[in-house]
Amino acid sequence: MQHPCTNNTNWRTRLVKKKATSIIWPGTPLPRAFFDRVATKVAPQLLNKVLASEDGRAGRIVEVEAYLGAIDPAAHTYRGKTPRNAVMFGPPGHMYVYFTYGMHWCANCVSGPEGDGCGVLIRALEPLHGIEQMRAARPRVASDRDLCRGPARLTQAMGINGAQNGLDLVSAHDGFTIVDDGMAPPKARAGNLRIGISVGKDFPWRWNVPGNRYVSGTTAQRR
DNA sequence: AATGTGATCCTCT
DNA sequence: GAGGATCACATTC
Repeated sequence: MQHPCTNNTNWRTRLVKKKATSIIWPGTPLPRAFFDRVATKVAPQLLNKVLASEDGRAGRIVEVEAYLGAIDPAAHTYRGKTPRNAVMFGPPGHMYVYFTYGMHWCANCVSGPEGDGCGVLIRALEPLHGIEQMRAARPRVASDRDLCRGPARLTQAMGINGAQNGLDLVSAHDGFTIVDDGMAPPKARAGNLRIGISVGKDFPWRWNVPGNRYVSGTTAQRR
């Protein structure tokens, strides 16, 4: 059966209804215009920003990957709009959450003009706040280093799943948002090759915070 | 640190 | 019906 939140026509009306009290982490919400640029420009600028939940969990974004719609064979949107990827074709600044490998959820923020199907996959967070809740959400993990070190790990730690598909990360009224707490992105540097894909491997569209111990992948993949 | 394997089910062809 | 924007654990170096 199709997950209700991936239903093309209903995804907007099926969002979490509860009114946000406040997003705990202090910082400035990113403006809509921040996301309204090509994903390869947005992605590295997203490093060192903070993904925060209204329930108190928050983590600094230390690794991202860009996916560029119609020109990118590794993008879910490469072959056009489907119920699953509909959110990515929607307005920038929303969260596209997908299910993969039969058991994992991953989160992107839609970036670029509406209709282009582009986005940025959040690949790793440095836990900042609500760490006890993250541990509770991932009871089998021994080291705090592994709480959010990987795209499916961080969604589990933050409590993100299909129910959050389509949330508006800009409004700060949907329970999750991305804020700027004053830390600048790392100095510009060339992107790494992307991980975990079978096509489109040649595009250097993965960026991380150099030297940060919460970045995913092997040493060779981190550089 | 690198490699191999099993888990598990949705999505589109 | 095939494969996937992955993780956890075991093994080996």
